[in-house]
Amino acid sequence: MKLTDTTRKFILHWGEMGTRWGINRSVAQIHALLYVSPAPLTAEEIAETLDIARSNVSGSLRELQGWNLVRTAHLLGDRRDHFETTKDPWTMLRIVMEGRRRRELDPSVQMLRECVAELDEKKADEAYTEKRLVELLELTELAASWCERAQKLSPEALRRLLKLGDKIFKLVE
Amino acid sequence: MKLTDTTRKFILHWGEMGTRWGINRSVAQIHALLYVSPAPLTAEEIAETLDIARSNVSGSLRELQGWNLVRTAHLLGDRRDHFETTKDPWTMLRIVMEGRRRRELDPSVQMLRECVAELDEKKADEAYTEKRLVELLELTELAASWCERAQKLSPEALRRLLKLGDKIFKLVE
DNA sequence: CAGACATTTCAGTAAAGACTGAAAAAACGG
DNA sequence: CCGTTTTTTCAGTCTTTACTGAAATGTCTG
Repeated sequence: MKLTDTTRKFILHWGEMGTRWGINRSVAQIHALLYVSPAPLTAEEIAETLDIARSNVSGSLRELQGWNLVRTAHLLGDRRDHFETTKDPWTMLRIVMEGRRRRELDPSVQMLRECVAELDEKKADEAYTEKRLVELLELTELAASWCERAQKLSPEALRRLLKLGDKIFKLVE
Repeated sequence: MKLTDTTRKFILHWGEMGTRWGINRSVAQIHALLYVSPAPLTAEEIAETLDIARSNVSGSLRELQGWNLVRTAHLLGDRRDHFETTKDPWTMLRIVMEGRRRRELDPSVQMLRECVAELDEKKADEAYTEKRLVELLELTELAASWCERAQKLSPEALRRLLKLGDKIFKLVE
């Protein structure tokens, strides 16, 4: 598979953005490639196209599958795995929010609750710190619940929600 | 400055979360420390408390200032800089969203527009890729505009918005 | 079940990123 | 201005993370 200049530009940028959000560059690049590929690709093709080692592709695909962003497809008469990704950005957003919640928000909520509980017992001169953590806990819990709810929306509903922007913001101004 | 077990736990966790979101661990730890500190701290104090090099603190503080999350405060009779952070999580959220928009969303919007324009000219067999990029562009633009609008809300309004969760989600179901 | 093809594992290597300490620069007071 | 204190810069080092290629494992077919 040969990349055009434009596609290469997209893939490289996506990889770069990945690193800024804590995603491994190769993982993000593979995701970008699959996203614009009209047909599912084999690991071999991915490795050649992006010029990275076959084994690296294997691990990265596994990670993407862990995020539920990539799945295998099979062609009759070919026993190699072919990989494809979700093509709808709204579904992608939903999946990523859910993953982030599970991996980062939920553990943070738990940690903050523990910290608050510990400070509560002491009743010491830590009232200030406790107040800070309680406030942060509120925000973290709300963020987690948004992710959870978004998870349950259809892609179309999520899109409608984001497009409702102006009206929603006026509600609270 | 001596850390209690609970505070240390919070700071370490926050540092860890930072790395998962593409933030340097020391930077996130310093931010966490300032967040729970009742009074502004000098770079020296931060270095001692977290046991990291003075120069590392210097650079990390500069980065936090670049995010507008930290500013200097001065005490009469002391010419050292003292550093403090925003104490309100809602303001923090606003600031972080704005920073992410500027650094990541806006450049991505620009890149996607360029890519779409390039593919448009060709009119070639790249229709599929173009469609994918147009859809992704829509989402990225919407995300950027949400960040922009959130930026303009007061912390209280932003809090109200997030707390409106259930009602908002019902609107689009 | 043998042979071919496909995938994963893993130990070693390479690259990136973070951190340090020494030295330079800047800021301030007398 | 000079000496002192504080901050920043930067080259080198260290740590972590990512990546590779060879070998092992797994899977399918005839």
